[in-house]
Amino acid sequence: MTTDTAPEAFTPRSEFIRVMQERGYVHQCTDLTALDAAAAEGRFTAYVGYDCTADSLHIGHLISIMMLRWFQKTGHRPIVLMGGGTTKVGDPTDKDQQRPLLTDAVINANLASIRRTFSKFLTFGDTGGGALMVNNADWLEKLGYIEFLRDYGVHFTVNRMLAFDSVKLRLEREQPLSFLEFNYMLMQATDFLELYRRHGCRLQMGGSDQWGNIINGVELVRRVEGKPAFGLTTPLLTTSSGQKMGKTLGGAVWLNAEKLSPYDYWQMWRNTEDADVGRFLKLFTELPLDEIARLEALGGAEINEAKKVLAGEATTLLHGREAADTAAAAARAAFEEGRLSEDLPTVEVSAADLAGMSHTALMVAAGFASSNGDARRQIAGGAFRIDGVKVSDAAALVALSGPEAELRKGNARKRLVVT
RNA sequence: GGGGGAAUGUCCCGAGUGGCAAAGGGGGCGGACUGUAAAUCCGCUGGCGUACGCCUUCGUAGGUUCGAGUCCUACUUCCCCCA
Repeated sequence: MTTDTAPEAFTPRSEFIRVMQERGYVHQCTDLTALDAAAAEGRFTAYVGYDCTADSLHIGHLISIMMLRWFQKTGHRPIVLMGGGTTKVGDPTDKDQQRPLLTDAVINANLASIRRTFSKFLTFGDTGGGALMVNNADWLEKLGYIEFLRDYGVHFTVNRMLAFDSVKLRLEREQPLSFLEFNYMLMQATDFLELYRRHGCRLQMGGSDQWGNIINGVELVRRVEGKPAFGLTTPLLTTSSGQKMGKTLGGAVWLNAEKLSPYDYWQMWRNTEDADVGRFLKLFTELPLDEIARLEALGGAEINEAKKVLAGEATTLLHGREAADTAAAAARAAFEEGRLSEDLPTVEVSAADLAGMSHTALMVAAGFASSNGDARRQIAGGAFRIDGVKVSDAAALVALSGPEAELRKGNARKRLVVT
């Protein structure tokens, strides 16, 4: 098995691979040269798989979504594979424990919700380069056990399966790996084969943690169909200081607007570390590379301009230009001009409620604290401001000077209270 | 089948002699410094109450004790050794 690791000296012929390389999407590829040649010949089909464990995708998925988007933009046909079937089994990769098994109803609801996000990045359609969304429950659930073993099981040796990191890790850490989970890689491999048969799909892409799973699919297509198939992975996304992305918001960075407002999404990008700006501009915007090079070169505080461009472009892709502009305007007013902005996320409190409300309660209502105790501790630490004035007495009643006021937690988190 | 270990603050790792809301890390949040950055230093990191306080937490269920994460019994899951 060939496992090139992002070869440096290589000039791609296909636009797709060229873009992938230039913008930093390539981590590993089964055979980059051959994939490039194949992609240069004409329309190609590739897929990325997503599970349905949550009702929204998060920032960790974004890199592969962008990859599919570029794939389509460069003339190819992307397939979004929803793991309605595999979600019922659970990927053992990088997990200590078995995932809770979800019901059909939940999986289907999640699937519908996730579909809306994809429609912002891809153009779906049955013709030519139109993107497809398919659910592997469609074929996995029909599979009989004997049939499965005979048709697919013969192609996998346990010897090799045991060598995969996802399995090895569990065994080394002496953590249980159920037989159910052990089968996950077989199921994922059959997905590739099925997509090859149904849609002529010859490439699976994904995060570097999926490498093992992807390899299995590639091998299966090669063995059963005797046709070349490819795998391509992206680097794991971390910030320069080694943190998970989006830590500033304390929690997952969701892509659904109902779970994370466009304003907060914009802020997340705005707070990118200096060292990450160039890399993120390449991965998460579609700005030309020379423009990115210019922005990246900005020194000192000027790099903040580049961060605003990053925030604007990334937010536009997900939530649209209007939402991005509104978020930018809100941030400008609140942070740079120091005035009240109507466009900040708001917290509504009735006048009657506000009359007897303590600072503690207001902070909880604003979503700045998870409990009264948390709010008191935060206030003791000087974290909470109303119209720029630090709140010192947790128990004191809230006294606003007008019908609206700006709430602030820490340096960067702002909300508007409206009575 | 027999013998020996292990499960801790619902983010993770991890100490714990019968008086424990429970050491220490990591992570997260906040303060200072800055540029809504990083690095650094400092503080906080179960719930309720203004407060002496009350409640809920150490795999599950019982028991001993004034008092149990700590002792006993059964069960669950995992690891190791023997067969």
